[in-house]
This record gives sequence, C-alpha cells and structure tokens, in this order.
Amino acid sequence: MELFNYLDKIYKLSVDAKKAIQPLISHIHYNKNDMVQEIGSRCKTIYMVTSGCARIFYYKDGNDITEHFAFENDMIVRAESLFTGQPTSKGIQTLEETEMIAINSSKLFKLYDEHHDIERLFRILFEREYVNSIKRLESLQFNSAKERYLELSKNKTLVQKIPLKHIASYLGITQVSLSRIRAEV
Amino acid sequence: MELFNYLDKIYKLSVDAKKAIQPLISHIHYNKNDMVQEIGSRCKTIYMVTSGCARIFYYKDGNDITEHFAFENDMIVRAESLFTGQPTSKGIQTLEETEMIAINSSKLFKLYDEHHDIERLFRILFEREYVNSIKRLESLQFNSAKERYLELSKNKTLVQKIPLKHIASYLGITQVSLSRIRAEV
DNA sequence: TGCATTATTTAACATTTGTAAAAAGATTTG
DNA sequence: CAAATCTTTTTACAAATGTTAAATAATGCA
Repeated sequence: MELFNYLDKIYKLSVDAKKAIQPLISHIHYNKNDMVQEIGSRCKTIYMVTSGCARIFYYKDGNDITEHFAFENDMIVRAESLFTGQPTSKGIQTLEETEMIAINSSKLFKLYDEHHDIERLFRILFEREYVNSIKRLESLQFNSAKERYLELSKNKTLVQKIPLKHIASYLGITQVSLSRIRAEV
Repeated sequence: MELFNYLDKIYKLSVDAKKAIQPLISHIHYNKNDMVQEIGSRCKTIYMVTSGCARIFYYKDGNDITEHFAFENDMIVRAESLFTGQPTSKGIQTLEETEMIAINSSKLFKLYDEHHDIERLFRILFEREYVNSIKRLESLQFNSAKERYLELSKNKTLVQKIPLKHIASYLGITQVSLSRIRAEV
C-alpha cells in the first residue's frame, strides 16, 4: 500500500504497527477549492497529499492569508491545534482536484503507548515540519519580498498553478506588490 | 533535582529514565555575551535556560540577525541542525550572566530506543517549540512592524534588558525603524 | 572622575510596499 | 459565442521602512 511505501523510507514500521494504523486511514477525493477543514475547528486529522495541492489559510482583518502550501507527498496539519487541542482560526482548502490520505490523529496518538515505532515515525515527521517552519521563518525575517518570491518561484509548478493572490499573502505582501516584482524580474 | 521538577510537569519520567539521563546533563555558567555554540558548528546539545537569557543569531549580508530569544525555563536549540545533523550558520550567545542546563543530544537520542518515556517527553517538548515557531511565523507574515513590537513589548523584561539592535533584527526591521516606532508609541 | 566605547535617537532623503481604482486578460458558464 | 466573473496588471499617490550620517545618551573601564 502506497502510504507505507512512502513512510517506510522515513522509518520502517513493524507489521503490527501497520495493522494498527490501517483502520485510521481513509483516502479522500476533493474537487478544486473544496474545504478540507473548516476555520474554527479543532485539528483531529493528519493529511498527506497524494496528488494535487492544498493550502492552510486564515483571515486577518478581512484579508485571506495563505500560511502554507502542500503538494504531492507533503503532510498538512494545523499544528497549533493538533498539539494543543485548541480550536484554530485556520482552515484547509484544496487548490485543485486533490487526493489526500487522512489519518485520525486522536486514535493515532492513542497508538503511541502500545507502538513505540508509530510514535517514533510521527515524531520524525513532525520534526521535519518543525525544521521547515524555521526555514520559512528565516526567509520572512530577513529576505526582501523579491528575494522571497525568487526563492519560491524555483518551484515552477507552484507559481504556475496557484493564484497569485495566494502567493502574495504567503509571501506577506499585497498582490499589487507581487505584480510589480514580477514585472521587474 | 530542579530540572526534573520542571520536566515532570510536562511528562513524568520513570526513575530508570531519570537515572539514564542524569549523566548526560551538565550545568554551565556563562558570563554576559559569552558564545555558547559557535556559528558553523553542529547542534549536539539541548540547552535549558535556568536563569539569565540567550539568543540564537546569524549573519545575513554582514548584519547580525537575532532569530530567537530564550529566558528562564526556555529550551534553546538550533533545530535545523539538531534534527538533520547538518552544520548550521547560526550561533548561540548569552545576553547576560546566564545559567544553563546542557543535555548531550547524541546520547539522549540513543536513549530513545530503551526508554520510550524519554522519547515521549522530548517529543512533547519539541512539539511545543514547533507550535511556537508557527505563532512567530504568523506574526512575521502579516503583522506590521509596529504590531510586532507592541506584541513583543508585553514582555517588559525583554525590552528592558535586551539591546534594541537585537530586538530590531528579531522583528525583521532596522534599528532606526524601531527607534521611530518607539518614538510614536 | 573622566575618557572611550557602545547604544539609541534623530534627520534627510531614497526605496519599497500599501491602497484604491481602473484597465486588461483569462476563464467559466448559460 | 458572449456576458459575467475572476485574475492579473497598471497607475497614481500615500505610508512605511531602509540608508547614511550625525547628534545624544548611557555605560564601562582606566
């Protein structure tokens, strides 16, 4: 099964552990712009994108802000809720037709006691996400908007298929400002 | 022993686990502005500040940028190195006379196999750090410099005892700009 | 104490980014 | 196909932030 092919490369689970996880997993198909998780809800699901793409977003002063993009093989969770149990003002939405694997996190976390290897695998996965968030912090903290755009646009797919308004808010600038940057380059 | 008092509140370790960790721990005293970890090194130590304060910093185009502040009871690690094994261009430096607890991370991680509870405790600790980094991301992505300063200055101690140049770079602005913001408020 | 050093503020001007509104281009749908 | 809608760019002006240099203020050390 394809999820485990992917996970095995990160940390190999025992047959037992895989059997335990299996019932927590579902495959879900979304159309373009579908809401995957509503704003204001608690995060109780860990998603892995198998095809397509999605974003985490929220509203700030009425503006739609994209905080995160996820593509094939990326994990997508609203960590500030998943790890605290608190509701979050962020939502998850697809940006095109998307296939996701959904893992029930409440049940998953319960497996941690019995299956040390499951806890380890997800510990490693989330450590990676943590490192990614630090890299992004660095870039927001001291790169100019132009630098951030150039960095991001190395990912050609992203720039091609995601509306520029989402890219602009992700970069922390307005769409007008992004248009100007694109015109210069 | 005070470290375990603190850790017990987060996740209670077995007596065995505590015994295993004990030899990996040392208490270190630093003077003001001491380098704790050099730029370019690999992060092999997890620090907990017991008194005083420290910062993570790096140079970008010759400018000294503060990425993180840590105070009493805060953990301080260069995660992008700790979890990848890669060297990092960031260093750790104290900002006043500081006491730290240092935990040898290579040895600690080896204990994870035998002591499931140690892995769990540190998993939880790092999940918290991950959530903190996301909160900071939010603020850098869509708050103005003034908003970020006002938010930060709720921590009176921080603003009082840390040089403004470090606060400015932490906020992602120049010191001149920070001075202007302070003059307005 | 007083000099030297470091930290902070201020000033003047340049550049970047924001705001609002309109224009141009692309896409969707009846 | 054409109207309607949505996306992206452009324009003009405003506000925020950067740069450089100088002026104050605070601190540390001989």
